[in-house]
Amino acid sequence: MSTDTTIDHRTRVAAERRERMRARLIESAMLVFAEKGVGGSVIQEVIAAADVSQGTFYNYFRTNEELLAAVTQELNDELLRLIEREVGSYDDPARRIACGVRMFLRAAHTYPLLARFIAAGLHAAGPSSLIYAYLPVHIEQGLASGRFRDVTVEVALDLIVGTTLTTAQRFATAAQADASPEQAVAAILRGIGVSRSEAQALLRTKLPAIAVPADSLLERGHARMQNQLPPPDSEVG
Amino acid sequence: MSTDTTIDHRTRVAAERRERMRARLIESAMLVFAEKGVGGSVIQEVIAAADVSQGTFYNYFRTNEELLAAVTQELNDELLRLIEREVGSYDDPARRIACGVRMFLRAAHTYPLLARFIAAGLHAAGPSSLIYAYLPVHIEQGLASGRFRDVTVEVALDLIVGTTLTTAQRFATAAQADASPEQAVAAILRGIGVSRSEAQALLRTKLPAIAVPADSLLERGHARMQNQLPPPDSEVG
Amino acid sequence: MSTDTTIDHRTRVAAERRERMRARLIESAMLVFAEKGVGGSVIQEVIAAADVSQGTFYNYFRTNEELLAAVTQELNDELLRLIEREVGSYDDPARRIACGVRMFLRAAHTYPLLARFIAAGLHAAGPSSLIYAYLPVHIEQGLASGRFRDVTVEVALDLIVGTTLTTAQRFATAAQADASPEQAVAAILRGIGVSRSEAQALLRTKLPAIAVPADSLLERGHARMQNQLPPPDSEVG
Amino acid sequence: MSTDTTIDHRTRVAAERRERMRARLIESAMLVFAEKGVGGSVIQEVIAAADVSQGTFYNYFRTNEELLAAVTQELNDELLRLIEREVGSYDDPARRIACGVRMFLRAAHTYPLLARFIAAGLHAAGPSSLIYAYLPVHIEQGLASGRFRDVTVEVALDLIVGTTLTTAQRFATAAQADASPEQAVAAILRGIGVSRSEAQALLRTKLPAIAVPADSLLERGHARMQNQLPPPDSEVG
DNA sequence: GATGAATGAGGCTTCATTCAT
DNA sequence: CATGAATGAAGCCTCATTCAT
Repeated sequence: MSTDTTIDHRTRVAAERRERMRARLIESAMLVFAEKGVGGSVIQEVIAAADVSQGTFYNYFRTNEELLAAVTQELNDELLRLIEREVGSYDDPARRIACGVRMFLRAAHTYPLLARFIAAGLHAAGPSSLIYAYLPVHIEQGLASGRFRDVTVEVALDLIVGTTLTTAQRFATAAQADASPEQAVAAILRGIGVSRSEAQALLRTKLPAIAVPADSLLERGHARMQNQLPPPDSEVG
Repeated sequence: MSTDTTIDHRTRVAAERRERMRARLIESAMLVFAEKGVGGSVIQEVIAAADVSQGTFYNYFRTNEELLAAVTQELNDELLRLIEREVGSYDDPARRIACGVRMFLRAAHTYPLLARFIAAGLHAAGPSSLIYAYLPVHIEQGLASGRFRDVTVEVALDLIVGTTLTTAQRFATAAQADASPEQAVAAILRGIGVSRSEAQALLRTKLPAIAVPADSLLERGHARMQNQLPPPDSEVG
Repeated sequence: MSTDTTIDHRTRVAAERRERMRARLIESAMLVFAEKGVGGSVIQEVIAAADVSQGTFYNYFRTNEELLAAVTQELNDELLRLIEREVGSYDDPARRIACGVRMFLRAAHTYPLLARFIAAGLHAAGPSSLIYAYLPVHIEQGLASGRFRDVTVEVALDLIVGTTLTTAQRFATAAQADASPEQAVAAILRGIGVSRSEAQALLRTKLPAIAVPADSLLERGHARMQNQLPPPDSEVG
Repeated sequence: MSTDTTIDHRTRVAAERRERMRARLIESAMLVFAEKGVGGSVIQEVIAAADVSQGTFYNYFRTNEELLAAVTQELNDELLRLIEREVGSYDDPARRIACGVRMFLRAAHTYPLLARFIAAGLHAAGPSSLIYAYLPVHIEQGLASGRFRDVTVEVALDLIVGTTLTTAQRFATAAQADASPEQAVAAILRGIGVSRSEAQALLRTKLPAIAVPADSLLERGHARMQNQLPPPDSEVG
């Protein structure tokens, strides 16, 4: 085996290991944030949840905020990209938003971890979130095509985001989990100028099954939360 | 002067002093929370802002949470009672909600301190807030009278509260302060089933001037924030 | 008792307590520096030696360096002022330096703590030391009056300070303590241009007994080092 | 090619590589010590300066102290051996010391790195230094031959070493670099009993040009400090 | 009731050292 | 022999809380 190949191999293996460790820390951090909120002493809990040493943590994240930002972005991006991939092909902006919000709320319902994370740090979904990359485009198209009316982009954003997150929050705290999000979505649609009947019609469309990959952050965190699994890769002697 | 009278006098004076000190601490805490968020090192900042000693603080509040709860409740109650006093006399539940939300958003606009406090601890407005005492009643009446439709009380609550708080948050962060909240209120109304034209009509009603007392928490905090005033009662030698 | 008197009293008592605690910390720090050197983890040892909590330490010194500076200055000032008070009255600059260096070396011999402190942080005696306030004046006067010659102020300073500190260091490390410093002082004097015979003569003058106050830093530290005394003011239950 | 030869060759090449790596680490360490002092976080800086991995470092040095000792000894030995080779041939012990100290101070002046290293860890030049192998011999010979007088070996050592190092230190910190060391050397000579006129005469002798090899530690470190050179042997891809 | 020095648990961060690759 | 991720002991520092005055 040539030296070059060896070095390449080493480099690749090392990079992969690094990536796995980073994912492991982010996964653990998501669980902790969901449980303890975004303030306060997180690092100790995270390293316990990830079963790594203090030093290792600091090889990946320097501060609390850096960690929170990483989790938020990773989680957001993952979910929003999934949703956008589904609804992006629809012609009707109203249908895109209707289905997108429904999918988001369904995810928050399916994965209590997500709902709790939202409830813990509502404002963490800052302007870096992909939501502010995707949503305004849909809104603008809806306004241009006359599907939406009587709102500015800002008002529509506040209405959609505020209502959706507050509803998701309810899933985290409310005792009954029977909440069907369709009513909330209908209200949102009416708010941005869709007629009652059309709003109803949009909600009757079958929602495509959201395909959350088994190795996604959401699934892995969910599995760990449910089963009290140890962190991955941890060899038990 | 009889002994009884003296004791009464003393007791009364002492109680007044206690009340003033408590108000001073809450006022300072509001400023600190608005600036630093609900997490983090609060007490030290609060006692510095109130210019009292550490020990004194603990004569009034036992913990962080107790303090936050006191500020939240005091601020909420004060503002919501003011609003409720105005709108409570209206016959039309839709008008009550329309004007109430407008007044709230106007206050958040007039008092950046309030907007920042909301942005800092959005979730602090927990279920103990008077909002959950007042709003559901109006919603139920609106549903019963047919003013609202196609929503449950929960959906209406999430829509109104989520949108209102998100809009208020925008005031704290957005550069432009031109935000006219009327559009947001119209969208909310449409969302809960009010027709477009009626929503427009409701927003054309003149908003009663909200009468925030000069000695209210909001006014005192606002004045201090603007003028960098020292805490009240501080005698300068 | 009037309020004013009470407040005055309280203030005074508090200030005195603060001063005592500061002295206690500096005293402990001197012992630790002498033993462990000026680098490395000092704070933990100091608080142990002073028998106070970590928090208390940070009420008085923010960093390692601040502490070292305080100890160095306090010790230096104390000793050098004592010496200067004695020799300052002499007419002859050569005698001032001869006796001053002898007194310094005698102190380093009498108080091994001092010698060790010097050995631990030779360079700690930075330019803020009083030595650079007193010595140059004497040197200049000696040059002006013709007592010294063939040297600049800088060269004389380096010769005196370098030789004195190196000799003091020897006391800290050498097994035999018989070192009589007079030979070193004579060599210094010759180096700065005093003739052999006059150097000898200067060393025959009787050295005034240095009067180190019993409550001086040097004496207190010495006593504690010798007797393994606990820190002062510590009440034993 | 015989197997033996191959093995020999491999062994020799390996030994040479080892030696180069060791030199590289020591060179980097010298720069770091000169800049950061002998306390504090050294290893991380050294491996960064040498551009090697953590693990590699521990193939060569086990601890901090081992590294410092290696640098100190290497540097000292190199310089003192150079000086001793020059002055060792002189008959007159006074001339040996006069020229030796002059050469040392000239080196400290030429190589600020050396001056800083001395200033950083003055006491690092412990008793293992070659100075304590060479100097006492010269002093004893000078005393025996009557060139020096009125001093013991210890006093002469303290005077010479203390003054020389303090003067060298001045080069590291003083703004003006004009310092001509000859005055200091004259003062040292007078201190150990050489007459004024002879001291002057000794300083008028031309100083042999010190021949610091281009591949010496001092030269390599100096070059790197001046030119911000990367460590040697680093292949750039 | 007010004060502020003292406390110490608890979190944060570094860095020398190890070890599998 | 080189690499660099992982380790965890050890230090640093803050800050909520207590308590003698």
